[in-house]
Amino acid sequence: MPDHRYDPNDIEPRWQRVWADERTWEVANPVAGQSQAGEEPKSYVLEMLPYPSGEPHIGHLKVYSVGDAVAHFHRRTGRRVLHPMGYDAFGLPAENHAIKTGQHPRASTDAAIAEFQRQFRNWGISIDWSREFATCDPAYYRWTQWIFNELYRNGLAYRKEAAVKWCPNDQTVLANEQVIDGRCERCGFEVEAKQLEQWMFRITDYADRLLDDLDTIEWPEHVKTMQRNWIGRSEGAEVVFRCEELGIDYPVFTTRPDTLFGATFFVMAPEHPDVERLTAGTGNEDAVRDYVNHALNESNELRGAADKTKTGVFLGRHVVNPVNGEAIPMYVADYVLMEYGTGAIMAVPGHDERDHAFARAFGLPIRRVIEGENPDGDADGLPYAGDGALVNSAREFDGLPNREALEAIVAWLDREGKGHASVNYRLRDWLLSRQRYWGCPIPVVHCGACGIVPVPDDQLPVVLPDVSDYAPKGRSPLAAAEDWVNTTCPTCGGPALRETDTMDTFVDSSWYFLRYCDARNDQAAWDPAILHAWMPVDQYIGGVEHAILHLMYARFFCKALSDLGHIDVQEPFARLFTQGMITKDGAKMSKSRGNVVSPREIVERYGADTARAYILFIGPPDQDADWSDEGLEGVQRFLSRLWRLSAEAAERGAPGPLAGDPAGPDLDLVRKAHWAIEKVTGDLTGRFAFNTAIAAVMELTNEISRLRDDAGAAARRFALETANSLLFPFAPHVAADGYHLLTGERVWEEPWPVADQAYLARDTYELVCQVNGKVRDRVEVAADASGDALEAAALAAPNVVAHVDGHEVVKVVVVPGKLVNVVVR
RNA sequence: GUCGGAAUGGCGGAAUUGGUAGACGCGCUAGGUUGAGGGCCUAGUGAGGGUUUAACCUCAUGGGGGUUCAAGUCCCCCUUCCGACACCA
Repeated sequence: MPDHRYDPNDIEPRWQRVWADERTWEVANPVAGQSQAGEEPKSYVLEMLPYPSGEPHIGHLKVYSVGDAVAHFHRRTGRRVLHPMGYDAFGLPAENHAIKTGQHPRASTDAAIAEFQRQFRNWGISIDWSREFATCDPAYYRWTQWIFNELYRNGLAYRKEAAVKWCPNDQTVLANEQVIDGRCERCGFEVEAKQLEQWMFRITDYADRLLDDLDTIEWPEHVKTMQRNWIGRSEGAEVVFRCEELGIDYPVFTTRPDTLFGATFFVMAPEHPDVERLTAGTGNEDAVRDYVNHALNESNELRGAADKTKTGVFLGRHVVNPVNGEAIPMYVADYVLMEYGTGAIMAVPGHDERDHAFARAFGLPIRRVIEGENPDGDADGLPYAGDGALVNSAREFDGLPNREALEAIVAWLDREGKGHASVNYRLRDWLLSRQRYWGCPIPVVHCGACGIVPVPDDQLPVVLPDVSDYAPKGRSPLAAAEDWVNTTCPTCGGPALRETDTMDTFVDSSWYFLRYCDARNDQAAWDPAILHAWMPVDQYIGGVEHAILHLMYARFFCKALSDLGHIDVQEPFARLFTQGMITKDGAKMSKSRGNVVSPREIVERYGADTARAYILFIGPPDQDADWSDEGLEGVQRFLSRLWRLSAEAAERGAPGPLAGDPAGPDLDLVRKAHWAIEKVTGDLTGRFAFNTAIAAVMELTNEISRLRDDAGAAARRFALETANSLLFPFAPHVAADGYHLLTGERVWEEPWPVADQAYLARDTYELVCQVNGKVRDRVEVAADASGDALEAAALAAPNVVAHVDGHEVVKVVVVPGKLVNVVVR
């Protein structure tokens, strides 16, 4: 027998070439007018698109190993699978690299994309490459701009002055994630707040639908919870407090209108536009101005510290509490946020912890208006946030349970025109402007005569111009491209200036899954009929770090585009799977820690099959897992053994077909094969139990190896074919090779094996015999034995007899197929 | 602080519905093959007790209570770790 050595460096490129040459994983789109009837059901399997930077890391290997296993399983169980790939190619890292080196971001991005492609092909991921694109391709962002126009035309994109984070040294606006501890991540300067006109998407219009439709999708519960918290719907009331001195009404939002009689002061956010005007002429101007300036310059982290002592300044004005006519003092304090509610609150120190702390610091009155226990034993038991009957309120409300009082008070406010029931959200509109170069240009011109004019659809794309200097200078680097900036107004033909801000890269990734469906369409973003055929994504897979932003934005786009009649799905991702992180030595991999595992090195050394199968075998894919080279080698041993067994069997030539009724070792082996089919199929059907599925193939392989000399050639060959067939989704090259050696066939063209129930059923089984819940014996019984027979068999088992002896049998519990429990006293 | 998730041998993990705890892999031990090493093959491997070998017994799923004939699994309390949000009125 010649030496059979498993050599992934031979096997893997060979099959990769076949798949590339034959374009095995490409799927055609449905053709208009042709009936879809009788066709196999579709399955759209998608992993979150990668941001190409440098080369892929181990997290990429994991997400695509998981997705590819799903895609292969779906294909072989009779579905038409769309499994595309692209690149989220606009973004800051490439731009920062350009600032440092002067290299065009396009160049470094293209280089990274080429490396990602090369490695994805080396990993043998079954991608439909005919649909590939990068979000920085003009042929793609042309349609990003079209979507922007559609949203703008329908009032879902608008301009608004908004506070942004500004680095005074780099002279640029920063993204939130570029601000670390209130400082610019690049130069360390303290970040300032700055008011700028910014483009926004009106995602808040969709708050309720984004919340309600979570019930219609199969996502991990914790991701839904995070989205619900992020949307932050709270029910309450808007109550109007009037400043008589200036004749201005100030509505506030409260979830506790039942505590309205306990409001003893009123607080505004430092950003509130009326602060200055309110203070004018009170003598408090300087103190208030100092406080506001200080508050505005303080970092969010510092300002938001929960244990921070309350600060604030009296505005010198009063507002009237609408329920009792009481004039209460107005303060400005940084614990009130301009972004939430109306930027002003009624303060109820008796029943709100924060208001209580403020009142204590400023010596303001604290009034109890809800009865309640005093669990902390504080002198007055305040603040008390629980339920109870109203006290110290109006006669008509005192004594009412507070939840009833809440409704009664809101009804009263409504009648008096001083307030109404109201719903408030934590979710804010999506600020999409970035004063950055490497992003999708916002397709708008500013015309002196016509104002803001979107670039007409037939003039798209607005192509990102080349510039020589990417360094930020207080405005977008695009402003320096004068030939580009100076243009004519599409409406009046007069001179106009292009918008120089670019879009947040989350815009690019909010619709890429739609483009995959019809990626080469140059007449439209997509053909609605084709989109209808593929959407929604049946299985979306990615990191939980995108649980909020990306997934919320994509859902919003879907709903908006659906309202505008462009698509007919409400939710983009019917099922979501979030994979856990791979750590090394218990810690997140990072260059600074020096614990990075490079997929390229691993694949070069062990082969893609070993790397992929190991990552799936290491543990449940939704959990974090620690990388171990020893574990990796264990998986390679397994692949190597299965391949060697396959090669040896193939060499011996084809045996005859499996005899009708295998017996002895043949039967054992055939049974084990059917058991493995059942197990792997179950583990992949609606579950992601790759680790136990691979373990089942290992068990089958162990059995083949164990019975190598006892079982007949036909049974062995059947078991080997089955093992390779089942292994294919996890280690496609070696499984394809083993299967081909054995059968001459292509395993990916074979239907998924189906377990023969006749081989799963056993004539007898081992009955567990317990006495008082403890296992005392095991006896072999007939599969169809009656309950009485099982009870008799158990009571006759030697070690049961020994334990029952001298006791009275009180009860016998019989669970057919499992056990008998004899209860004795 | 609030909301989630988790805790099982020396290690990663399995146990899908309350029904044999520890599948599979790593590691380790012994033996075989080999000039040696590696590789490969075989057997063993939760802890403790027990016998000549067996049998067998006790304990064991972070800790404590409970429900049940039966609990890793269900309920209550506690500890630890991880994640998200964090003055959201």
